[in-house]
Amino acid sequence: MASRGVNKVILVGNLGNDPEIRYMPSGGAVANITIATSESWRDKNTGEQREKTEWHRVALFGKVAEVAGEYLRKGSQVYIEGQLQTRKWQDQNGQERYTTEVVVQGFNGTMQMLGGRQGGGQGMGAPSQGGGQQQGNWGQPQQPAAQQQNNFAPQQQSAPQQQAPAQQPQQQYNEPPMDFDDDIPF
Amino acid sequence: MASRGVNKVILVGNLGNDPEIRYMPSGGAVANITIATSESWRDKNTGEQREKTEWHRVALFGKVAEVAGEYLRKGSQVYIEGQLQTRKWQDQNGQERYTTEVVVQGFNGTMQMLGGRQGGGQGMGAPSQGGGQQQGNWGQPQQPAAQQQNNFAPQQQSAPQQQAPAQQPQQQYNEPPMDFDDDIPF
Amino acid sequence: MASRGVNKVILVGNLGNDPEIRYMPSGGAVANITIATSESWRDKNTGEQREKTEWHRVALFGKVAEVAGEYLRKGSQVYIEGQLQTRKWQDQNGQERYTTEVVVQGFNGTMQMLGGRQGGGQGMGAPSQGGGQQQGNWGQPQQPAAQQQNNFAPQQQSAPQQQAPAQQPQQQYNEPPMDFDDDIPF
Amino acid sequence: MASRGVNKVILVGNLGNDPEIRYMPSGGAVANITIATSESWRDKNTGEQREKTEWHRVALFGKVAEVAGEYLRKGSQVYIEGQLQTRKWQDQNGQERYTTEVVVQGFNGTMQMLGGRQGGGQGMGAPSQGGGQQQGNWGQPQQPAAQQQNNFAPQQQSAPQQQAPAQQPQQQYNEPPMDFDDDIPF
DNA sequence: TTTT
DNA sequence: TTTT
Repeated sequence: MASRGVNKVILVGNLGNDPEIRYMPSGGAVANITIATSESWRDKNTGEQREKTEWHRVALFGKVAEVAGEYLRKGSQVYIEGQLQTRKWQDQNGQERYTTEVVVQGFNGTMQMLGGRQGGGQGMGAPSQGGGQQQGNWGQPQQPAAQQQNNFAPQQQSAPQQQAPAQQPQQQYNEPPMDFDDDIPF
Repeated sequence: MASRGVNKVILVGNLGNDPEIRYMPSGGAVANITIATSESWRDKNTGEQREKTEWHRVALFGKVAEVAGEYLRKGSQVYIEGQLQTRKWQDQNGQERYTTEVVVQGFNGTMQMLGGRQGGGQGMGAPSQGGGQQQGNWGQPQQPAAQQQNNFAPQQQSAPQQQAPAQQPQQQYNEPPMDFDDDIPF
Repeated sequence: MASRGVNKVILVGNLGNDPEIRYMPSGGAVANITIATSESWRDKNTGEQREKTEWHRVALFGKVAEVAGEYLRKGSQVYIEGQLQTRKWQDQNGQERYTTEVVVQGFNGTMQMLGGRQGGGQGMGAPSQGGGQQQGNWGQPQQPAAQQQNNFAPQQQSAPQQQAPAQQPQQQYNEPPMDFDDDIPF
Repeated sequence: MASRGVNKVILVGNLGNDPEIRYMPSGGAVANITIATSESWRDKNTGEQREKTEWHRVALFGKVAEVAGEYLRKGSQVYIEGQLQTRKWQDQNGQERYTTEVVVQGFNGTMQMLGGRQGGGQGMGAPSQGGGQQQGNWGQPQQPAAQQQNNFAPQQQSAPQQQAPAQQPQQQYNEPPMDFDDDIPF
């Protein structure tokens, strides 16, 4: 029990897409979201305004994944606290690849929806909000946004949560990496 | 100027190797280190103690890189505050690859050496640390640990630092991705 | 269940004194420590080096309080993650007073001892730490440092921990404010 | 230059009142705001839902203070990153008192407005939004919200900012503590 | 590859 | 009151 070291990530940004929800054989939910953070500055040489957006891959597990699936949408602004985790996987050519994600799981992380009642995903990294009369980025619980058909395990999660390994169902699956959205560069 | 969103990483861990120092054409220093954080827990099924170590790739720029090169060594314990950044590069087969790093640069991050030489502990009657052999993982400034021969730009760093683009020398180089150590899996 | 908003404090510093340990009627441990963080800078006008130390009052509850009592001592370096909490109390003149503390409790916080016994530094040829006298600010578990005689509840703690109210024994006591050390200015 | 230790506070919450803006003799702006964070949980004994709100006093300096004065209003949701600082002052009876604040200053902190375009301060700790047709908690820059007549220095700020003492105008004034709002308990 |  |  316990952990040695600190591994903490804090993000505030907007979702680039609706969450993708999957369920593990154990029944536990997993939500994958991508979050944009950006910085803007005036270029010292050209004098023009510039902006750079960083995209973060976030994986939420358990209860917080269910909440994400119900309430978060493309453009939603969120606060994320989680841990860095790098997964190894094999691409179609059998080559080893690595993907780094922010994992929100158990007591090791948290997710907070921000800006309740705000209208739209015009922010930062969020393009137009497909769909006509949609008012906000959350509100009433809805049908899961991007529920997947396949129920295989999305990510191997063999680490415990900090301070409370016992209460947290461990994921023990080692499935191939899922398909990612093509419009976000990873 | 300014930034929209929050992108922050906080790590406390130990270096897996001596820092690798490089210099950009501009003369700015870059230090690459890998930091281990770990968690241990008792397996619910087998009852045995388990441990998982996460390795983090950290890139420090400028003054903080020089300090890292002088004082940090394999095994050194550090506090790191930086930002997540994912770089795209091409592997030898021309395939796109992505690497995520924690970037410490300008006012957007900080590095603190931990546990060095503080051994005092007067509350317990611990003796002063005077004595011959080197005590900790740092002490006197030294020769750079792992200075590289090649001086080309190691990472593209086109983003500004938060709130202070002007004071921070921007790296404007777009060099090919540097060779990474082959013995570190990312 | 759940929380709205984020309330997080991160400290790395050294203890100004041995921890003070108390026990609540429920048997739960409470540790009070003070942590120093400091900044130094060169005065723009006089050109001289200046330093300012900030002292933080930290209250730890439960298991983490027991660990603090066993292993931490005056001078120990620690990483603290907790929440800000302001308590109201009456001074001897019946005047309302407020004290702000960093509370570490349940899954809402963590404490990490830093720099202990890690002295390895194989990268520099540093020798092993074997040797007689106590080396650092912690080592073997010991007798509680500053155990108090009075066992009444030290602080009212009516807030739940984030995300896990059920697993964490709540302190339900509303005792008069404890006597604070007179030699610490808050 | 530099700092020893880490002193960091991260808050996400809503303003309890409009910001109070003051200007120092040097012309630098200071904004004082109070931020609510809250937690709710189900009482284990009574089974009823309970909630506890924590109020945080935040002082912003310089440019970020001006932005706060222009855009933040009672009910606004913000992300705050700053440092803990405890000030000593004398009450009307000549007694020493201490007030702990979160200080956002220079490169040592940041403020992010959240939920752009959202309508109203109904959140958490924010009562009704006085004033008829007001749409959001920010939008167009406006007249400073609660500009003070007196221009004396609000808080002594003798500490430097981390890593950049030179660029930051130091406040050198030691004025009496300002009056606080009576409707927020400190 | 670190550390305990 | 700590630490460097």
